[in-house]
Amino acid sequence: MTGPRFRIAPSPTGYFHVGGARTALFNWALARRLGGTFVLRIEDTDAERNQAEWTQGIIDALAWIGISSGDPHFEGPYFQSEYAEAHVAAAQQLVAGGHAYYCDMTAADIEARNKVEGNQGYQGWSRDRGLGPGPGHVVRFRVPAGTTVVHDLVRGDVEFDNALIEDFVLLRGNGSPMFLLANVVDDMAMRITHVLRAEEHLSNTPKQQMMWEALGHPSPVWAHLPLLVNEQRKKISKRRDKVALEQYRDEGYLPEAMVNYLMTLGWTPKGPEIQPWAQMEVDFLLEDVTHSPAFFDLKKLAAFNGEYIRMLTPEQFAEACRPWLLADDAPFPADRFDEAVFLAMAPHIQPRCVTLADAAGVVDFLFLADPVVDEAAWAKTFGAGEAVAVLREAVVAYDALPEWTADALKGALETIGEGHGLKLGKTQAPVRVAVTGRTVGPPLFEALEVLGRAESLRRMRAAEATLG
RNA sequence: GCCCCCAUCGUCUAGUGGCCUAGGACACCACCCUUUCAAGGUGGCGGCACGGGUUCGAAUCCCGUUGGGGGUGCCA
Repeated sequence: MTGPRFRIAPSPTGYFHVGGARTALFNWALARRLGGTFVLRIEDTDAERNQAEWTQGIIDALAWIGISSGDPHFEGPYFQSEYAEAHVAAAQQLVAGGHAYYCDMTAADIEARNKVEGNQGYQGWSRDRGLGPGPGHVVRFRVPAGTTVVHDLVRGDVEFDNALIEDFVLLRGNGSPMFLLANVVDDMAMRITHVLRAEEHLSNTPKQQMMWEALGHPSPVWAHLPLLVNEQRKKISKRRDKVALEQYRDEGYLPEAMVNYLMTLGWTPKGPEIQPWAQMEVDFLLEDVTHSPAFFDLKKLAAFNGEYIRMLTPEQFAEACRPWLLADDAPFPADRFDEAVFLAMAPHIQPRCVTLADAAGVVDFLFLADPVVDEAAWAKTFGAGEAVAVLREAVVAYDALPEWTADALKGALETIGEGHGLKLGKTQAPVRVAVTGRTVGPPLFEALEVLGRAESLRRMRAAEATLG
């Protein structure tokens, strides 16, 4: 690959953030379309435990949204921790070139001096003290006078007055590199040409740009994406929001739906909102990215998911639902599940699901030895009018039915309803509750057809017996 | 505090000076369809934050105000 080089640089925190996923998708679209490269770098400088596991988690999460490490445009993962020497070397290079200097002041020293002088922040006090390395000595960047203009592909030129940027720390007192430095050095090492990241990094961009220049490299193309926020309009965070991509996956969201929804946050697909990835990849343009923060709306995500579930063929739907259908906590034992029955009912189940996890609850009565009876539904249905009589007549009629088909079942019940002056909506209720245990569910006659004559009648008779 | 970003229906957005009586989608409401619940169809509700300019003409350009957010660490 010779084209532009993009990157995402997640830290291994144990899950992959939906905001990170959106950023990854924007990078991925561009890397693919422009014949470039998408670099994955794990920023693991602080991570102490389970590094391999967490890294795999990130790779799996990316794969789930279609960013495959097997794709020729994918490169990595690289690990920031493996570049520690380069980070230190870069800091030393900056010191040697006069762009950085050692400082021995602690946070307490700085606070104390500011109290006396009535200042705020670090005032460059050690700039000309000629200090060398030593225990507890940090390396600070010598911010030059003037202004720094960040050319941002989504926001245009953003100007910063260098006088307002303090001489920030590059290397801690223990010699370890700070994020800002490590980030720049890694991007340089990986020959990154385009940095697309969330807007929270915009304020620190002039510092990084100054480092690129001081290190003798032209800075990359910057593009800061609008933040994803919660209903309080604050950036979504693990603390207060559901941000783990894995959690949505586990709850039964389809990756295509998640990808499509994420792409609409800060960008608008050409034509209809529901759009295949291949098309979005072709249409995506940084210039079209919105500037304002976007609310991560679960309701809209759910709507997208329902839309995508309905687009599935019955076979794809069954396949996608399998993990929930056969799970230990499914409403029925795995060995009672019947694929053929599920497949037959699938077209009726799909429009009733928001997530794949919903399916099991919709079809449970088909695979349970006996339906779980909703007491309130039972009482309400059989407490009124001719419900019991209807059920009795239905048992007789169904027992004598020549053909056990949905149409025949419906016809027979309609006839019974007419005898009582009831509409089909009312007439089907007693049968539905007897067979499924509930007043709501998938179309009754289709369900009876797949359940079979023997089992359907057994349940209806059992209900009859209970009713006395 | 200071710096930076942002500002169209509740939400995501279309809109780049006349095509805007501001369009779509989600949500919400009503009706239709109907075998319950969904799905689907039709319709409705609902917005250019405010104040000044510029212009024949402003949602669109400029300034200010207000509001929201982000940053400002020997966190990432």
